[in-house]
Amino acid sequence: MSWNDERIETLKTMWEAGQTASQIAEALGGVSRNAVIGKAHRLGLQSRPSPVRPNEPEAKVEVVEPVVVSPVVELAPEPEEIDELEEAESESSPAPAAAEPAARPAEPQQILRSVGPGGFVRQSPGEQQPPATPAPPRRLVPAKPSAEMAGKTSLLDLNDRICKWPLGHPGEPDFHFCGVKVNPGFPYCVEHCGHAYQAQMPRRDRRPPPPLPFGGPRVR
DNA sequence: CCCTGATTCGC
DNA sequence: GCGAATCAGG
Repeated sequence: MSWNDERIETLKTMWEAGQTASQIAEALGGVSRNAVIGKAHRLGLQSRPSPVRPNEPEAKVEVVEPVVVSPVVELAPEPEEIDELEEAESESSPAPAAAEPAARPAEPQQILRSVGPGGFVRQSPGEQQPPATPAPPRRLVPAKPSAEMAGKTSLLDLNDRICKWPLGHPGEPDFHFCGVKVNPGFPYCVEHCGHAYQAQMPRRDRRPPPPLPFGGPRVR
């Protein structure tokens, strides 16, 4: 297996989306987790929260500015801090059910879940809840809220400020990116952050084969 | 044990 | 450049 453009593209996208190296390797097929990690590093992709931290002396940063982005979107925390949230959460706090305190920016969880072909978010059996905001059966619209449907956002159009959420499959004629202004600090717009950062399923429940927000690599 | 990502180093 | 082996934390 070699790293052609398409596979690299998939790697980049998934890596940035927070998928684990294992997931990426599995999705790509023909490569090991190590291969993915190695490649990611060679590509200069920035490392994500690693279990093994070189422990870098860091000047303290306190930009605790509660930015109001959207009532619907729960922001993901900085990678640095998501570590201990798991345990603290699994213990208490059952299910907020209906009367949820609107938001708890204090302990969000950053992770991913699969997104179905239509863009709907799959739920694992244990966590099925009615959507906080009654979502219409198909609220997904081509994610092209703004201006042009005609001018697709190509790979070349990508920059720090526009949403890199891929639409369609890499290599396909109409493959393009969302292109909407990003949710500051994230690679995606507010809407797609909502898709990209969600509660992680227990690893046990991970379905290896099916989903991939990116359409996954096509098998040849 | 399982998982994770990081690093090394022979190829 | 590649990735298995190894390391090391959770």
